[in-house]
Amino acid sequence: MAASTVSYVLSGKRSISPETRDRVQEAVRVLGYRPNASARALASNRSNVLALVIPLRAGMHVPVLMQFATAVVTTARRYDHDVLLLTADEGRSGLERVSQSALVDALVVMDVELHDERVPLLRELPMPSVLIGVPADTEGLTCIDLDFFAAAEQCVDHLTDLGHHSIALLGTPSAVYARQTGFAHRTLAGFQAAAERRGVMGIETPCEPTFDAVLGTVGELLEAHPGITGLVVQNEPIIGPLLDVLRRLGRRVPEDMSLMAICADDVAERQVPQLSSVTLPADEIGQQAVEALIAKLEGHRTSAGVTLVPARLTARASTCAAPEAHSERTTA
Amino acid sequence: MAASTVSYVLSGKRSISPETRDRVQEAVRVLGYRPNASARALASNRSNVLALVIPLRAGMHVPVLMQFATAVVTTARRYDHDVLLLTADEGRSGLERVSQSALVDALVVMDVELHDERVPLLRELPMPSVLIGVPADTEGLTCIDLDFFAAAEQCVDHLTDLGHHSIALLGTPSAVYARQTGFAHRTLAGFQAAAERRGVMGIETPCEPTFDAVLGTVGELLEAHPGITGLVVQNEPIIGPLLDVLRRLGRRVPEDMSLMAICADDVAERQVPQLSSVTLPADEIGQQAVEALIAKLEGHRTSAGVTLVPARLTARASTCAAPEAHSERTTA
DNA sequence: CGTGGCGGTCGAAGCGCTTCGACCTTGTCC
DNA sequence: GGACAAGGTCGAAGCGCTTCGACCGCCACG
Repeated sequence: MAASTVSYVLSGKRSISPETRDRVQEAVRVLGYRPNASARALASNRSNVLALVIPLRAGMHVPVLMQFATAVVTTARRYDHDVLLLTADEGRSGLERVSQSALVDALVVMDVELHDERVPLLRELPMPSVLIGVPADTEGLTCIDLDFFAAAEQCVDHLTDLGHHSIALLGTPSAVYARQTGFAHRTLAGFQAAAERRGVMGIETPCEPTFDAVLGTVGELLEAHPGITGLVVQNEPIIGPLLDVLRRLGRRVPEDMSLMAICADDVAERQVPQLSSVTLPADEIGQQAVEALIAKLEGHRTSAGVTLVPARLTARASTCAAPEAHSERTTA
Repeated sequence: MAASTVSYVLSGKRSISPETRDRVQEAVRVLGYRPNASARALASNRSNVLALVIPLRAGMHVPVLMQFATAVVTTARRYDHDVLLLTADEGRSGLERVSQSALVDALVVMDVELHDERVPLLRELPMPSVLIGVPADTEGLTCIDLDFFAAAEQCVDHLTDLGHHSIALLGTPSAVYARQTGFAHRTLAGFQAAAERRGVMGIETPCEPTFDAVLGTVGELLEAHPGITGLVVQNEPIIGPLLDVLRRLGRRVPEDMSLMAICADDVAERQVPQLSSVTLPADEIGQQAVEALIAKLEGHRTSAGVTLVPARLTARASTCAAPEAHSERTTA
């Protein structure tokens, strides 16, 4: 029994007679044989490892990042790959290191800025990569993300349909805008476009993730624009505090203030009242990212370019008809 | 110039003349040469990769886990290692896979239960490992964790010193106790021991991380034991809601209710009022874990066994003398 | 019955490094 | 001045796999 035969049994790259295959598999089982990953990688020029780049930047909400990461790892395992974790602004040099040393076969890059310094590098590297997020110039890149523009539009449309004509976007911390993070910008653009299209007043403000900041931001917002009756939130950690702040300010949700969130469904459903939301399907996005990478690795000349996961809105208990509309109806 | 010479320059395992060294380094720089990781691993029997096992179990607070993970990655990089991410209860089989295939050199295992099924496996694996957390039987293991027993004791002592004699531990979600997670159990034990030693009444209750659960749990707690004036919280995500609940229940912090947390310092300082706390130094623990692993890899016959990071209490604005003591003092 | 083709197996040649022992040079000491 | 040691460098032998081309025996067809 030649070593090569065993190799072919394990990889399935050549046809093997059933008897031989069984004999090999039995022996593998009995001996508890595991191919040496380095030898395999050296000979085959494939490490079966993906790099996952998570820059832990200020203002990013960790549980969401972790949800992406988990989806990436889980999916990678399904395609027989492992995941190397890159963080902490090793940034460019980290990418160069792991790719040029052939430690990994491909890269998943998260938390992408509009003008991300890593993007030019990704174009040069002799290695497939997928971005979770969309930079300004997507030439030659494969990107996947939620369609945040549409997400914001749908929120505005939903509120406008309910009769609200003065609504605000309570966005991410300002640091996230400052560094021009893609998803925050696209949400903002969608919000503005939809507000204009529908002819409603749209105010935007960033918001830091502390109780006091929420209290201050929302307080000022409602003082400056008392007519606001609809809120769109893209900022998971402030959701809890926000509900408290509104309560404290005497605004009932949804009677006095309709509230929409762009967040994971379980987060929306965990609140009281349950929030109408556009879902952020981290699982789905992480999975698709890995699948796109695997396809690239297998040489499928498929779908480069940007894949935007369609926004899906679920109306729950935190939105209702605008107060004016409501009172009109009751007085009618 | 022999390849071996280059290898010796890069590894420093043999002395090289300064001229040769410079010449090699210059060439490496100019050519942008990077050693192939697989070839290196195959020849040297060292992959320079550590596995980090993060089972994302119910009730674990993700940001804290991520803080550990970041510390591990950062420290690993300082020792020229990378980190492979293992999650999603690949559990035992994942450990076997990466170690037997020599994908990694060593293992960091987080979120350890008292009777963790992975522990026997770790003893058998031909590969060093470090646990972040402490199981019941530590024979042959290297563990590192905060001294949660002492942490709880210090909280009780601090409150008792302030004159509180009826205090409660608001613990982790019950799922965490149910699976006998080490840190939760040791905190509980420390709390009970200290309460007994100091002769104060100590009540414990788990708490789920939702606003309603906090409201319910704390409501029932204070109804059943109205005399409680001190609270110890080991459950990061409920800290925000808890402050709101206490406000809603008309208990001022710290005047009516002293509050201690076991959590990261930045979390304690971000609250209003800032919380007296025993710090959970995830950075330090993650770093020490990696350093212990590296030491093992280098064959230092050092410190097996359990390393408990001493608990450090910082008094901030959320604790003060017990109401009775206070009134006694003011009436005196 | 002879021949061509094909499915199945094998041997050997690397993959790109590390490491060992050998070798050469130079300096040092008697 | 010669022998020896130490310091530097080199060549070759692997590390454990994958993969290529060759080979062998079998069946089907002419």
